[in-house]
Amino acid sequence: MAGVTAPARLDPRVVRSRRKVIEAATELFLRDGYVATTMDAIAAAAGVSKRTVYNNFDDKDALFTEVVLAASSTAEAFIADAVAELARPDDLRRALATVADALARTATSPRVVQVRRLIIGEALRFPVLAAGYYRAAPGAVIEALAAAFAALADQGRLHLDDPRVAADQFAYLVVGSLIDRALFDGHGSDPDPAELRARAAEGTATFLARYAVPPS
Amino acid sequence: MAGVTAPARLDPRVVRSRRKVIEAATELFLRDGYVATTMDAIAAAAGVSKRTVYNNFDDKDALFTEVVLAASSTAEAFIADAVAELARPDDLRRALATVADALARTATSPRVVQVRRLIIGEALRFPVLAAGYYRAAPGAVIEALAAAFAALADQGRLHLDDPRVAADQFAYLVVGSLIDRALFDGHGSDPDPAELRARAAEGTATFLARYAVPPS
DNA sequence: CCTACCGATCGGTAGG
DNA sequence: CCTACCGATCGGTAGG
Repeated sequence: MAGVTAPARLDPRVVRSRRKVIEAATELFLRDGYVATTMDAIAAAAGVSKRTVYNNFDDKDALFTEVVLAASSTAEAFIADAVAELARPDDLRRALATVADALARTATSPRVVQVRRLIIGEALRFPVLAAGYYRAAPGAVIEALAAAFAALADQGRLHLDDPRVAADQFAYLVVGSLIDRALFDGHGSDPDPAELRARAAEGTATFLARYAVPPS
Repeated sequence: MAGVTAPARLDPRVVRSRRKVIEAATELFLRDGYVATTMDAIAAAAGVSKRTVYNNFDDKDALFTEVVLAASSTAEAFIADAVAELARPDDLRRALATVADALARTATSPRVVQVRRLIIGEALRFPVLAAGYYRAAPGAVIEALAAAFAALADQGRLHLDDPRVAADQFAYLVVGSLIDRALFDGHGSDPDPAELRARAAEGTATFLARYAVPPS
């Protein structure tokens, strides 16, 4: 089209090369870590020149930040599902077990585990970024669970004093052990779905042993 | 001295320089990570030549392995104390709370947190080493707790089917949330002792809500 | 044990 | 004329 020039940011070539750089950088940072990933390797994997990488990102730090922030999105989908599941459920135990199972599967997925490894390993180098990821992902999950538990307590369906403590306990009862083992398992063994379900059920049982409203 | 040469391994100069290299390497690996730590920097921090470093360790990987394995010892002290505490206690709840508090303090200590960050961040590069650390530290703690809980169940003081599940739940009820937050907190904020005690007490309460033997 | 040095590669930028 | 992009290379530094 002639006349008024479209903004450079919307040039389809720019959009495409920028996206390819982010995809390549994500793959390499997750696999090799921050220091061992070179800008040359990112450019090569993206199929662009290094100049193009630097046209889109000020420096390596800025590209790393972009990659990590984009990786926080997994938590959002889980939170939306969990909140819906816990809103006035017919069967509370069943709803909690469903949320626990989703949490176990999400938290042990190879992608999420590797994102955690990358950020934890760079927490001293990028403290602000690490804190931001915590707030946007695991922290946001705990907050959402705490809000849901507080609502259930208001409905008289849970008996608890501190929703935050209850949310922490529920989450780490279910996934604490699974996450810890996954983080140290560099061979990336697939978690056994049956074990995930068992841990979800056991965690739910212990949670309800403390917080269920006693039958009156 | 003349005559039969003493084994090089026992030469006090060798012992001393080897120890200085390990100390310097530990400090730098923990602070900067594997890739960003250079052999030159280690030699300089240890006050020896780079040649001396390579006289004691085949390569960077071997030195890293030595440093990480030496860091597994924190768990041993905790395990010995916990096993003693849980052997036929007068007050079970009190004994569990004491173990929980010790676990919370150990797991959130800056040194342990930084060792975890280092190994987790390098789990893909050193999968065997990461698995070895898991087995020797967090895994060994869980095993010790499971054995103690099984003994308490045999004594009729806990009611449980699977000691391993119970041990996982106890440990991560108490420290799961604390460890996760600490790992992502690159600013190294000191954990609040009062919060550690509160989490230990809350975790113990939830654990006993499920596993305490009902008063008959 | 040190100085010196290797093949290679780093993050970032030049000119065209 | 613009934006996007290239081949080539900068000064320094890596593990060994």
